[in-house]
Parts: sequence; structure tokens; C-alpha cells
Amino acid sequence: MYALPPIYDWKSVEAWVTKFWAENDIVRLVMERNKGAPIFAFLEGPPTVNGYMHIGHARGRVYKDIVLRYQSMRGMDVWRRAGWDCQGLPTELEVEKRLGIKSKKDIEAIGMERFVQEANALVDHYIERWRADSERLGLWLDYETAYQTRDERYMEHVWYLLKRAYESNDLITSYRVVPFCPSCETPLSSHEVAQGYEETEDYSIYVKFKVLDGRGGPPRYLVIWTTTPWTIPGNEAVAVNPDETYAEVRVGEEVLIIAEKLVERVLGETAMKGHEILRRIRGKSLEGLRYEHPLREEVPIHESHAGPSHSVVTADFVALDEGTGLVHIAPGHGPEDFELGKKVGLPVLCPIDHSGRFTEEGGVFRDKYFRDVAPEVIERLRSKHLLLYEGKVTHTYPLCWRCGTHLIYIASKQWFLKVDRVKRIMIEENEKVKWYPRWAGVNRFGEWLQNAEDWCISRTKIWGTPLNVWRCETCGRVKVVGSADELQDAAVKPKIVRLHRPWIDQVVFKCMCGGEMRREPFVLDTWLDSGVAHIASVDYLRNRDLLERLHPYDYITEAIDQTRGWFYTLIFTSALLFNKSPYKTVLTQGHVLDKYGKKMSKSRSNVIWAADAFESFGVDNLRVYLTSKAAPWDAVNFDPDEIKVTESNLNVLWNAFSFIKTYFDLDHFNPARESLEYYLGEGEPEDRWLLSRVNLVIRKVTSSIERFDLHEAVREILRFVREDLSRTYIRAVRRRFWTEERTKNKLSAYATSYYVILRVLVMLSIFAPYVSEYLYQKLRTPDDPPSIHLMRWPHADEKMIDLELEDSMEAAEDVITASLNARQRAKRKLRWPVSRLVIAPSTKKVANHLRTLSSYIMRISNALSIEIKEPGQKLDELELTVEPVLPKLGPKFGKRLNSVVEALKAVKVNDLIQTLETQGKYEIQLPDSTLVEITSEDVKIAERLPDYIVEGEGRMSKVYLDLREDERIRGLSVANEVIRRIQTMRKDLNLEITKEVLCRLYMEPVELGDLVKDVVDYIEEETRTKLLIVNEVKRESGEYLKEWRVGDARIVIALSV
RNA sequence: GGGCCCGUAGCUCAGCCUGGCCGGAGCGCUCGGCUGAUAACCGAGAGGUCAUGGGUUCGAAUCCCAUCGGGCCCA
Repeated sequence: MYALPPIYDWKSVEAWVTKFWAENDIVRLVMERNKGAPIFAFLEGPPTVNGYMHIGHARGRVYKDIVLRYQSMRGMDVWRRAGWDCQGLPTELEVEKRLGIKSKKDIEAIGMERFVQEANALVDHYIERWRADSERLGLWLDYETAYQTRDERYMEHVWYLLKRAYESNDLITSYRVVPFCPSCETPLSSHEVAQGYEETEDYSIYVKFKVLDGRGGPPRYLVIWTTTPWTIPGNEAVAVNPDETYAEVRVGEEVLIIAEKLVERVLGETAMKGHEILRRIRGKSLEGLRYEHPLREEVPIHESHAGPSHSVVTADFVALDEGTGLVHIAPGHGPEDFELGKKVGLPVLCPIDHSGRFTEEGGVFRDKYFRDVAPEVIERLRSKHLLLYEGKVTHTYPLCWRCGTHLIYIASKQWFLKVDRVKRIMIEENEKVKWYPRWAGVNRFGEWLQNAEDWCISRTKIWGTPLNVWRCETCGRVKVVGSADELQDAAVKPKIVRLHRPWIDQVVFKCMCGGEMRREPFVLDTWLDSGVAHIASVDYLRNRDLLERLHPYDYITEAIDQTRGWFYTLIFTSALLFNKSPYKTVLTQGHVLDKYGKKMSKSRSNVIWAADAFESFGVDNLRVYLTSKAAPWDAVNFDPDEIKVTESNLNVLWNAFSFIKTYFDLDHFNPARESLEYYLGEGEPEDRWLLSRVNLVIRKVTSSIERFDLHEAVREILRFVREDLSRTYIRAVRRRFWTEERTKNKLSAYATSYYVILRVLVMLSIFAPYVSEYLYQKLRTPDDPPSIHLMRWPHADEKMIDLELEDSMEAAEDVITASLNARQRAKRKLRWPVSRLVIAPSTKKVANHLRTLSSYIMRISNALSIEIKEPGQKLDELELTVEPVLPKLGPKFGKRLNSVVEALKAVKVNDLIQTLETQGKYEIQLPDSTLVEITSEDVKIAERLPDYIVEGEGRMSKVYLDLREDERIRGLSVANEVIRRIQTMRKDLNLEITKEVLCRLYMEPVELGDLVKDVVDYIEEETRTKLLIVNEVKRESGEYLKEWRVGDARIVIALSV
């Protein structure tokens, strides 16, 4: 233990505390403290370990930590296992980059074993960094038993889930159109797609499809609009809304078919002039109308497409808010198109492969990349006079959430988890979940659940949980393996049986039919990994009892974007397995944006890494800043300059603590032996007031935390420290602390300070674990727990809450502020006492409140006497004057005005006021003896203060200071000036506060010496000196001598140690 | 196109649900004070069309509608 540094230096605080925790095994003690108590189950959403922790992650992790610390202090046995999400595309991409892999062929060359080895090494590296950063952040999770989604025991739970799903017919395989990333060469799930929408610029083209109707006359065309020209090779139909009206429009020599409502807009945008509507047709009537495929020469396969192909079909989803009201249908490139095609019997033409290149079926476009084909398609349409218009449009288009590539929709065979059965359970179970804020669950999540679609879980990748489905090559029979044990029956096994690829691919089963069963070559969506965390993290298959105790979990919290991610996949798998939600309470977090409110991203290079932030700002400062700035679910703009404010707030705590602690040490105050109750009776009202305040604050902070209003909780604590403890209380008790004797009055202030600061530190500890620990260590007695984090959360002592007293203090502070204000205007320093403080309260209640604190008010405002008037009662010396209101009197009295004004001067003011009040009028006699009547409108009553009174105005009271001085006041004033100078000099000499020294004092004019004679004791006590008033100064050796000018006076002080 | 959140002093945010205390706080700024908590502390001051426009009401920052702007999400 070393002395408290003079200012708050978070760097050394963190260093000291980190060492302290490690040496005393504090984290373990905290984890084990409430064993056997009721469980508070937290489920850690595993960070994806494919990068480092940034400030946004850090904020989220602080919200985890605060709640866990709180529950632990409340006596709960907190379940807090850490976890890491290890697999998936991002890691795979980074491995490819490191190994210089560009295609699947490269992987074959390098070997999948090497690939997986590299992936594991990468994950090891990131986990190490994440753990270190998390621990430094103060997030105390159980890292030793952390779950990892790459562990075989973990992956078995994914298998278990799929086997159960297979048994309940919720696991299916299906040929469908799925969103696909051509760069990652894998399909994406809808929640992955949902994360990647971005503004992009695309072509906007209007294309004419020539109608084949065998009629004579001008050629007719169906007009369609699309932003994806590369889908036209795959076109099989044009859809119209059966209930809308379409128009045949003549433009020049051609007839165009467009939805009637959109004619103006389309022709306007395509700059076509001089049109004429020939006739109107219902969409339904267009059905079956055949057209010529616009690229029939380029994509010859269309020649073989008959039946409903290349004709108009009807679909309810065709909307008239954009385009032409005619939608080009490519069943191989859009989910809606696919469904429609299935309904009406269109072939599913998908001439694009997994890498985004056109296949043989793509005709002239073969081997070209889909996005590169767009301009060529446009040119060919133009040359065939089928292009009506070409432009650009900016819209949101889904990009791959990891690599940023434009996604395509293509048809392929994939594995799905069906949503129908599970959806009903999820919706019902979601009703029971407590969401913070409510709208995140009811509106956002609720809506998402309503629209949930089948979940595509298959990925054509390597680094993931392998799909546990084997299919017989001969008869097609399927076997779903539910655990590692089940692999034992395999006919062919690799030497080392491992659940990852490539080893798992070598496991071959014997089918009942005699054929060989091989694994379906997919891995699984990584969201399925984290989605089973509620069971896999506790190794459910081998610990069913444990799960019983934890599930559903009390608390999870992640950022709002997990609405479509983890919040969803968790409830999905839990609904599938157990028919219930896996969590009871969800706190959704807002994002951290940069100081300009922009999203942080690597491409903007405005990302702030957590480790850097810890270094530059300090962990506690950062934690308090992030949590106090906004509600957890609001986005915050991260502005480094603002953290300085947080730091200075904590510095106020430091200073307050330092003041209190200094005097505790001087007096060897031992809180363990000194009872607050014993001394409080001898204390002052500010003691009882502060005790009331702190208990009220405990109550408020506690209920804020229970509501997850964590921002309000921490703000309330800081406000209390700043306003109540530092500004009000310490100002009030400073003199009491300076008392030399061990009086009960002083000890009451000590005991109060101890009581209060201890509770404040405990509450603050969940937000700022380092500095609160540091200060606690300076304060704790041997009987206290070894760490603040082993303390109990304080409960509000209702007996101590005294709202009457709080109101009284508020009234008193109002008066004190007003009197300081008055002093300032009168240029009377607080050091100089005033003889009299008169208070005119606005109400009876305020008056009563002030009376209970009159001596407190005197003490703080440095007044020698106090008078508290009744409401309405004025200051005795207050002179009331009557002033004529000339604009009123003039018209009334004309020439007699002057004599009326003169007569008013002679009137007895109080008499006049009273008469006006009671009768509404007043008669005055003019010099010529005539009587005139005036009303309250004619005069203005003003107050006039004597010269020696200065007035101050508060919210609840008016105050008057009597500035007149007598010998005593002047003596005290001079004494206070002397005291201050001596104190300064003592400090210059760096004297111990208790050190007694000799002081020779010389003052000019010499009469000042006489003034001070009566208060020598006072000066001696305040400055701990032996005072000698001398008539002349000679510098003596060994003395510290200094000359001061105070106003006109000269003061020479000489201290000899 | 739809949904959600948000627009209050230079900055960050309370107040809005349950209309009515001259619309608040912290920081910053200006001026002054204090000086054994001193890189702290205290006082005073300047600074606001409560996004805009309607409506309800005796009364609207607060309730309702529309518009504009910002953010997030969905299609």
C-alpha cells in the first residue's frame, strides 16, 4: 500500500489494480463467492474470432459485465462461461489470403489438411487477443472453460440438432433459388443477406419484348423494366397483375403495352413523345400472350422452350409503384420468379454457375462473369431495336456481408431447416421474452419472425461444422449421424477420425441396399454453430442436469443487428428442440459510430480498436463514458474529446476521496471501531442530509439497473459525487475536518463520509472496476472483504431517508447561493463575516425549512446572526417609496399635476398602501386644501434599501446582508486574511498539516494588530502556530518570511520551523 | 414502398408516457471569487423559432396529423 497520488492517474491505477487482482486471485474468489445460491444464468454470445475487438464490441461487453457484477453483488450464483465463434467464411477468407489461394484448385494443391491447420492457428491467435482484451476491459467471464464452436464436443450438438430436425421432418433438401456469393462460392442464408444491403449504382433499362400474335398492323411490344440486365438470358416469362388495367399505347410506328397508371411516368422517363392510348386491357386478359425472347439468337436454348415459356403469366405480387407493371420473370434468378415458375410450369433456366460465370446454356455469354455481361446484353438489345431506354439508378442491393461482392440469385440444390412448424412456437415464445427496449422485441423481432423463411444451412466450404448427412450412392437412402459415437459403425474410416473436413469426408457407411453411403459435401452455416450455444456451451449431451438449471437463460445481450442473427438462430434451435425460448431477457445494444455519426468500417478507416482505446483513454474512463452517454440501445457517436469530461468527473471523486482520506489518516480514524449511530447525534444537519441523499441514490440506482437504464444509473452516481458529496457536503464540513480535537462532532462527519463513500464506491465498481477497487483498498478495514468486488450491493436504508430534511437543505442552499451572489455584488469576500443575514422566504413552508437549518446557514454563509422573516414580512429597514406614474396622473389632473406630485411626497407610505389595498382608492389633500382621489394605477410602490444592506434573490427566498462592520468583524476579517497567508506559506514549506510552528506577524497600519488581539487563539488554532504580534520586522535566520499586500494593508509573516 | 428510432442552448443529453411549476443539467465560453481537495472548488453571465406547418385544448417541447432532415432495418 502506498500513499494516494495527488491526482487521478488511471494508468498507474490500472497497473496497480491489475497486479493486485492477479496476486490475490480476486477473479477466482468472485466467481466462487455465491456457490449454491440461486443461479443467474448468462449466455455469452460468442464473438467471431476473426479480427480484433473494436470499440463497439467493447461497449457491448461492458453491458454484459455490469449486469453480471451487479447480480453477483446481489448474491446470485452467476453462470458466466465465455465462448468463441471459431468457424465460418471470414476465417476461411483470411486463410486463403495467407496461403495465397485464389480458387478451389489451389486448395486441392495445397491440401485441405494444411488449410484447416492454418484456420486453427488463426483462431488460436485471435482467441488469445480477444481474451486479453476482454480481461483488460474487466469483463470477468469464465475463460478457462470457454466453449469453442470448433470443438468436436460442441459440433456434436449441431449434429444432434439436425438429427432431431430430420426426425421431425424439419430438415429437408430442396432445389431452390438462393442468394449466392460468387466470390465465396457459397449460398447465404436470408439473415446473412439482410446484413449486406448497400447503396449501389446499377443499370436501369426498359426493354421491348415483341408480341407474337400473328395479327397484322404495327408491331406490338411488352415493355419491361429491370436493373439486372444479366438476368435476361434466363428470362422465361413476363408477369402482369391480373387485376390491373394495361394500356396499348401507340408511339410512332409501334404499339407498347404498359400498365395504364404508369404510362406517363414510363414515357416521361424514356423521353418518348406523342403517344396515343389505343385501348385498355385487364391484366387477366393478357395471360397467354406469346412473345419472342429478346435474346433468342444469342441464347439458343430458348428455342427448345415451349409451353408457357415466353408468354404472359399473371401474378399478384406485381406492383405498380415502379417499372412498367410488367415484370420479366427469370425462374433461375429470383425466389419469387422460381415459385411462380413452379406454379405455372416454367423451366428453371439458370445459365450461371457458382462462380458467377455463364455456362454452356448461356450461349454467346458463356464463360463471362455475370456483372460484366450487362453492357453486352444492353448493346445487343440496342442493335436489335429492343432497347427502349438505358439509364442508371442508385438503389440498395445485397452484397456479401463479408467480402462485399454483389450477390446473385441462382438455382441449386441445398439443405434447409423448415420454418413453418418452428415459426408458430417462436412467435408464441417471443411474447414471454422481456425485451429492452420493448420495441426491439415486439416490433423488430416480432416482425422478423412473422416473415421468417426456410433457413438455408448448407455451405460449399471447408472450415465449418460438416453436414452430418450421408447418402447412398446406389439407392439414395439417407443417414443422419447424431454424434461422434455413431461414426464407429462406419464401413470405411480414416486413420484419424475427426469431425472436421477433410477427415470426415473419408467416412463411408454401408447402406442396407449394399451400396456405399457418402457424406453430402457441405459444411453448415456458421450461424447454426452459435445458434446452438444454449445447449452446446454446457455440453448438454453429457450434462443434461446442468442445462435444466440454466435453460432458459436469464440474460443475453448483443447489438441490435443480432435481431436477424443470434437472437433469431438461438430461438429457432431452441424452439425446434424444446418448444421454448432459450432466453428470458434480452438487452439490445446500439452501435458505436464515429464522432460524426458515421458507421465505423475498415473501408472508412475510422475503426477504433479496443486495445488502442484502453491505452489512450483508460478502461474505467472508457467504460463510464460509453455507458453514461446514452441508453444501451441508442447509438453513440464516439468522440475522444468527450472522454476528458468523464475523466474529470472521476477526478472529482478522487479529490473528494483524497480530502476525506487525508484527515482519516491524520486522526487514525478507524471506521470499524467507530459507530455512525453513536456520533450522529452530535453531528450537524449536513451529515443527516448526506446520509439521506445517499440512500435515496442507492434506491434510484438500483431501480435504474433493474430496468436496464444503465446510463441513468451511472449518471446518478456521478451526479451525486459531484453535486452532493463534493460541492455541498465537503464545502460544509471542511472546517469540521480541520478541528484538532477528537470531537464527536468531527467524528460524526468522518463516520458519515465513510458510510457514504464506501457505498458510492461499491455502486461505481460495476461501472469502473479499477478505480473503485483502488480507492476501496485505501479505505477498507481488515474485517472487510479483500476486494470491493466481493462486497454486497448496498440496500437503501429507508430509515435514513428524510425528505423533509432534503427539502430544508434545498431551501438552505438556495439562500446560501443568494447570499454568495449578494456578497459578490457588494465585493464582500466570504472570508469576511457579515453581522446579519436576513431572509425573506416566499412561503411558510420554506420559512420552516430554513428555521431548522438556521445555524447551518449562518455557518456556511459566514454570518454572525440570522433573522428569518415570515412570508410577506419585510426587512425592518426597508423603506417603501411612492412614485407617481405620470402617464396616468397627467391626463387626470392636468395643471394640478405638480401639486399632486408634491403632495404624494408627504404622504405616509404605509398608510397609503393599506388604504389602497382595502379601499382601492386614497385621498390626498393638495396645498389649496382640495381633496383628490388616486387609485393604485396612479402610483408605483418601490422598495429602497439602506446603503449598508445588499440584497440577493434566490428561487425560494430573498436575502439581505447587513454589511456594517464593527471591531469584532474587522478583527475576524483581518484574522482570516492572515490565516490564509500563513496556510499558503506552510504549504510552500511543505509542512505536515499537524506540525506546530512559530509565527511572527507584523501589520501596517499598526492598529490592525490591535484588531487581531482578541482573535489570536483563533488564528493559532486554524494555522497550528504560536503567534507573536510584533512592532517591527527584522529578517532572522532560519525563518521563512514573506510580505503581503491586502488592500491598503501590509502584512509581513515570518515562520520559523 | 413499408417499419422502427431520433431531431430541445456551441457540444452531449434530461424533460415528452400521466399537457399547466418563468424550458433544465453537464461540458464549453465570458467575467469574478476561493486557495491545507488546488490540474480541485465556488459564484455570476451570455446563449434556445423546443426541426417545420397544421390540429386538439382554456393551455402543447409534451397529445394527433402532415412535411423536412438524420440513423437503423425490411422489401
